[in-house]
Amino acid sequence: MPELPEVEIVKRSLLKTVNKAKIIGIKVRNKNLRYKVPLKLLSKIINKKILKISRRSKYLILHFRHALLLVHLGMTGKFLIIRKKDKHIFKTSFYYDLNILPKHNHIYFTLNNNFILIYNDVRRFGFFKIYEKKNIEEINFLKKLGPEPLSFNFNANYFNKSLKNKKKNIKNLLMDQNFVSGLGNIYVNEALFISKIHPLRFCKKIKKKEIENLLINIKKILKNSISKGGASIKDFGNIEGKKGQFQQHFHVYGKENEVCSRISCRGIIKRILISGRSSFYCCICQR
DNA sequence: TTCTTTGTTCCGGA
DNA sequence: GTCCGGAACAAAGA
Repeated sequence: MPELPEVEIVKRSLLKTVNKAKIIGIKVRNKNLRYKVPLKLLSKIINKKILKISRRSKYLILHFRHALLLVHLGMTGKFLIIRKKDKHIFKTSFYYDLNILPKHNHIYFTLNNNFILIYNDVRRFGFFKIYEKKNIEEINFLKKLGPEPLSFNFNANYFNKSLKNKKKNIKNLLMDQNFVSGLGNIYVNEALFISKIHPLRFCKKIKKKEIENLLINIKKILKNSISKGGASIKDFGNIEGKKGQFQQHFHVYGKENEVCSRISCRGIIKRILISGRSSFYCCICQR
């Protein structure tokens, strides 16, 4: 489940391997992703050079002359990069060990630098969109997004101001991409645990001090995860097929009925649904 | 067969 | 009009 840190890792891997390369061929084996892959538009980036690769929230953006390729990895989307001469790699146990099956390879990009970039997506909730001669700010998927959580714009002043008229709970606020963009279920659960805030607390009732602390913790957790190569629970493998290490650092996510990891706390981790999403918290130290 | 997982959109109620 | 949350949707595996 790629959230901001995982997408950032993918972006960095792509920068190292395919940035500045020219796409010389595209083969779509299955166009039925979250949205139909736009075959006609996709053909417009053939023989074009990847000029730049950027990330906004959980979206990847590949920049071409007169075109932008917007990619969302959904739940299980991943990029694999292999050398052309290593095509046989899918017959080896290497990818099977990482739980990457070639039958879920949906799109192949052949590049002029001897690499093949493969989009693999088990659940097929990811998507590709092409925009011609469009400013990034005009892209529907991006224009309503809130600030990047690691940016200066996501600060205590903004946070407190946004809280004032909110009637919802803190978990739903952090999940709202129009408030802050890039956090998903895992990092929201973890940040609230570290900050000792119950996920159902109403925004308005959270003290300024707690907000400042939460803000710092969100940034800390994201940076830490990026430095560890991202999380890789079940579905996320980074581009070279290695797994990130951050999942070893989860405190509450997926830990229902386990004892709280805080040394002095004997609380049990509870799981409840909030807006239909699994939410994990310690029944003692999160208030 | 049912449940789970994600982000987004749509819709009804407050 | 705005805010909020529930439902639906996409697909596949346990």
